[in-house]
Amino acid sequence: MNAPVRKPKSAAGSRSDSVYAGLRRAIIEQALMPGDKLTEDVIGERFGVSRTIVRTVLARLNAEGLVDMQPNKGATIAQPSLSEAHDVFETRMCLERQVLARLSEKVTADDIERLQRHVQLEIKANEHDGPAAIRLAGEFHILLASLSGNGVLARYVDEMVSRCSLILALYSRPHSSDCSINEHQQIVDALRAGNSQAAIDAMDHHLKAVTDRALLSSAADKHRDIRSILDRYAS
Amino acid sequence: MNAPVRKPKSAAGSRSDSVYAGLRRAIIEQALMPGDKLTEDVIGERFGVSRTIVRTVLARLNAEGLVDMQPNKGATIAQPSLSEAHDVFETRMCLERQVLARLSEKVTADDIERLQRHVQLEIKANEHDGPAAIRLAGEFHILLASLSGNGVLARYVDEMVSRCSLILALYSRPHSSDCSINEHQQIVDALRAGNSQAAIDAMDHHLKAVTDRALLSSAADKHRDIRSILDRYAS
DNA sequence: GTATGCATAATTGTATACAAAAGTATCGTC
DNA sequence: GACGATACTTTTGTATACAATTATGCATAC
Repeated sequence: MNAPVRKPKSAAGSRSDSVYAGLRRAIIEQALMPGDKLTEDVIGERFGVSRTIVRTVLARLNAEGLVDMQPNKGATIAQPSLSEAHDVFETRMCLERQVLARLSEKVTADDIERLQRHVQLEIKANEHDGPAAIRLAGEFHILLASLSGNGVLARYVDEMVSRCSLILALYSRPHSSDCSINEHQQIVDALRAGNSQAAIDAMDHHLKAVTDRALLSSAADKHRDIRSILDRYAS
Repeated sequence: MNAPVRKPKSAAGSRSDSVYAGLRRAIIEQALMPGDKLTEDVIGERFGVSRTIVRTVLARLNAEGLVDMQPNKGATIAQPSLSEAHDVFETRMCLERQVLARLSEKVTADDIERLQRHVQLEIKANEHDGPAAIRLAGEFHILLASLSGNGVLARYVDEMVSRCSLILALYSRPHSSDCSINEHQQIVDALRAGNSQAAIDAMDHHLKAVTDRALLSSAADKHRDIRSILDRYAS
C-alpha cells in the first residue's frame, strides 16, 4: 500500500525537465561520449531554451556525476577515473544488496510479474542490439530499487547505474551490454522463490561480473593516464 | 597511494560556493528550521549576490534534499516526512556499515589519532552546548566516511548526515545532540583495536540509538526573523 | 464574523545584456 | 618553419529586465 511514486518535482519548471531528460538519455545511451564538450549556447539552441535553463540542467547533471564542470571552462561529459569507477561499483553493490534485502521481505506477486515482463523486454531488445538494450539493462536495476519502497535508496541506485554507463563507455568495448540478461533472470527467480539469501547472492555475483566485464577487460586500451605515460618517458 | 582528495569543484564559481556554504551551515546548525521560506531576493540581498546565484544554490540544496522547491511557489527548508526519515536512516546505516568495513581494513595510526582528536573536540564543545556541538557530531561521521577513501560513499554519507539534521530538528527535542559522544568513542576504540566486527556493531548500535532518539517528540515553533539569522551566516 | 472578488504587491520563471575569461587566428621576428 | 605577442572571437559568469504566477489586503455581501 505504498503511496503513488511521486516524482521529485525537480526544482525548476517543466521547461528544464525536458532538457534534463534529453541530455541524460543522450549520455546514458552513449550518444554523447565522455569528454564531449557541452557548450551552453549550442544546447540552448537545439532545445529552444535560453542559457539560463541549460545552466541549471548542467549543474544538476554535474551534481549527479554525469558532467564535469570547470570554472570558466564549461561543461563536458564526465570521464570517471579508474579509481572513481571502483568507488562507484563498490557503492552500487552496497546499495543494491540493501535493495534485495528489503525486496525479499516485501515483494508481491505483482512486482515479480513486472520484473519478469521487463526481462522479456530486455531479451527482445537484445536481438537487434541498439542503444535501447543498454538503457533497459540499467532500468532493470532501477526498477528493482523503486520496488524496494525506499525512495532515498532508489535515487542513489539510479545515480550509480547512470554513472556506470559512463564507465562502460570509457573502459569497456563499445556498446557491450553491461548486464547479462541471464543473471537478471536468476535474480527474479530467486525473488519468486522467496529465497532472500539466493537473491542477494545472485545480485552480488551479477555485479561482480559486471565490474569484471567493465574494468578488467580493457583497462589499458582506452584509458590512458597522461601522467603515467609521461613517467615512462621522463627517465 | 591514493590521489590527493580533490574537492568536487562544484560547478559554479566561488561566488556561489560561499552562499551555499552559508546556507548549508545555517540549516545544519538548525538556525534555519524546516518549513522556513527561502525567498530569493532576501537571500541574495543578505549575501550580496543576484538571484541568479541564489537560484543555483537553492537548486543544489534541493538536489541534496535539504530544500523543498515547488514550481512558482519557491523554496523552503525541507520537512522530511516520517517515512522519508526512516528511508534516510536505513540508507545511512547501510552506507556507514560499508564505511566501517572499509576502514577496519585500511585504517592507519594517523587516522585513529585524527578521529580521537575529533572526539576530544566534541567533548569540549558539548560543555557549552551550542550549535557547534550539533555540527561536530555530524562531522565525526563525515570524517569517518572521508577516511574510508571512497569518495562516492563519502558524498552520500555527507548527504545523509545533513538530512538527519533536518529530521532531528523536526522530530526531536530542540538542539538535542543526535550523537552520544560515548558511542563515537566506542567506534574509535574498536577501530584502534583492529576489531572489524566490533566496529561495525558499534556503529550499528549507535545509529539505532540515534534513530530512536530522533523520532521521539515534536518540535516547538518560534517566530524568528529570517533576515537576522542570515546576517549571522552571510560573512 | 466569515466568506467572496478584485486590485495590488511580491515572488518566481526565463530571456537577455554585458563584463571577464579563455580560446583562436594573424602576423612579425628570428 | 618555430616561437611569441597582439587582436579578435567565442564562451562563461553574473546581473538585470520583464512577463507570468501567486500571495496579500481591502472592500463588500451575506
